[in-house]
Amino acid sequence: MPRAAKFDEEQILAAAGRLIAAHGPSGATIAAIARAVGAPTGSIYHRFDSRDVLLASVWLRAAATFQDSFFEQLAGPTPREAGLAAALYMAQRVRENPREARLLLLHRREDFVDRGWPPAMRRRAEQLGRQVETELRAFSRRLCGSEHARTVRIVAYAVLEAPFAAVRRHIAVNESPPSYVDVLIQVTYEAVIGLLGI
Amino acid sequence: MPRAAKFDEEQILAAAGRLIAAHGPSGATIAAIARAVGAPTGSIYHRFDSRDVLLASVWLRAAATFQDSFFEQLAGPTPREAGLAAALYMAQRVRENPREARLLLLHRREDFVDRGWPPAMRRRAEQLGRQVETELRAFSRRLCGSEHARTVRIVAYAVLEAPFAAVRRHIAVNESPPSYVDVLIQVTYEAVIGLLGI
DNA sequence: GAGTAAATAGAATATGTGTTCTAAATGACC
DNA sequence: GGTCATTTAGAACACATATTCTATTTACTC
Repeated sequence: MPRAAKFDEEQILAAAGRLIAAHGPSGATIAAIARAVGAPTGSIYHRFDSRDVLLASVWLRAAATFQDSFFEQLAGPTPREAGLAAALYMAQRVRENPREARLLLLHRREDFVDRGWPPAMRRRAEQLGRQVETELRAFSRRLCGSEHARTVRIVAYAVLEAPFAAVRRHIAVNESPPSYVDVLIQVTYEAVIGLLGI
Repeated sequence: MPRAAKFDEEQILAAAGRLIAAHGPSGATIAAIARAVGAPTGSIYHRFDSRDVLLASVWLRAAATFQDSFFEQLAGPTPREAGLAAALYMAQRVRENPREARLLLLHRREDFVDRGWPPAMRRRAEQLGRQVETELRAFSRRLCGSEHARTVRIVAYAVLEAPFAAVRRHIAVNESPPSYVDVLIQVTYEAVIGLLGI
């Protein structure tokens, strides 16, 4: 009975994602999103309750996708190799999906939403945050038998924060990370994991 | 002859800096700044031509101050030690001046200004950017005799980006970086500089 | 082809925020 | 005390942007 849909959620989320990658969250105005999709502003509201919900959805989808792949690497059979694979995967993922990288790595979660996250989505975001902590703790235990907070932070530096530091500038200037960043990531990983005395 | 000033530039810049450190650039609205200083909005415009000029001033002042101190470390007598001193200085500076750290490290330059930087201040910002490149190149030459782009990027990772990665999370949750981040910074520095074969 | 539910369309509205404008207050100097 | 430049004061204005509202269109069913 209904009229055929001309703009679906997927299209709108994708357009918003492109705008955010190009101009940051503040560039993803309802008007800009509507223009990018070729729809009037009202049609955006037919799919999403508010701009906050829309942008939160964009962030959540990207974060969940990235995290799933990343932690899949980290769960590989031999911990020490899995950690290195995950660290290197960060650079690889940035090369393969620069738009997602700009979206996730150039802005913080709280930059996405103006008035505070809608409750349901905030819960989902907290859940994703907990996943990070949980997976890092599990990896830390597998790697060196400790879940001490300091140990987990050190491990997080080796697999997440240092790799991010190595690619950050390239993301910012919108170019693919050159191959020597892999060397930086690996050298940092080996040196830092060496600290844990395995 | 004139009436005594009740609000000076310094006060206003400081208030804006506090607001940005606490809530990000978008939290530093003219109304919020005026409230923080105890002035009506008109008085802000008596000192600054526009909000863009005001926020740009805040960023420029903080960036110049930080860079001067950082590159002073980097210019120390023996390059290899100077590089380590500079890398560690990043963490120390964050401990001593967390507000400045949040201001500079949690947001990018372009997040500060809405409509584009006023020309004069953009030139100043570009000048600061060039200072970074120039000083890093000079340091790279002193350290290993090369100014090759790749070498400079590796050096930048060792003295700037990795140290930043080590403190980032602590800045974000507003706590002082614990002492083990110094270890992470040092270990990364040694390992990465070792790559250059000195 | 009439009925109808869903979707598009875009004008109208609301609101937050940067900016301007005019009046009043202040303090130094004659 | 009058004069004057500067500053405070805050209301008024402009503008961008999110949101709402009321048609209108569309495609499917009977």
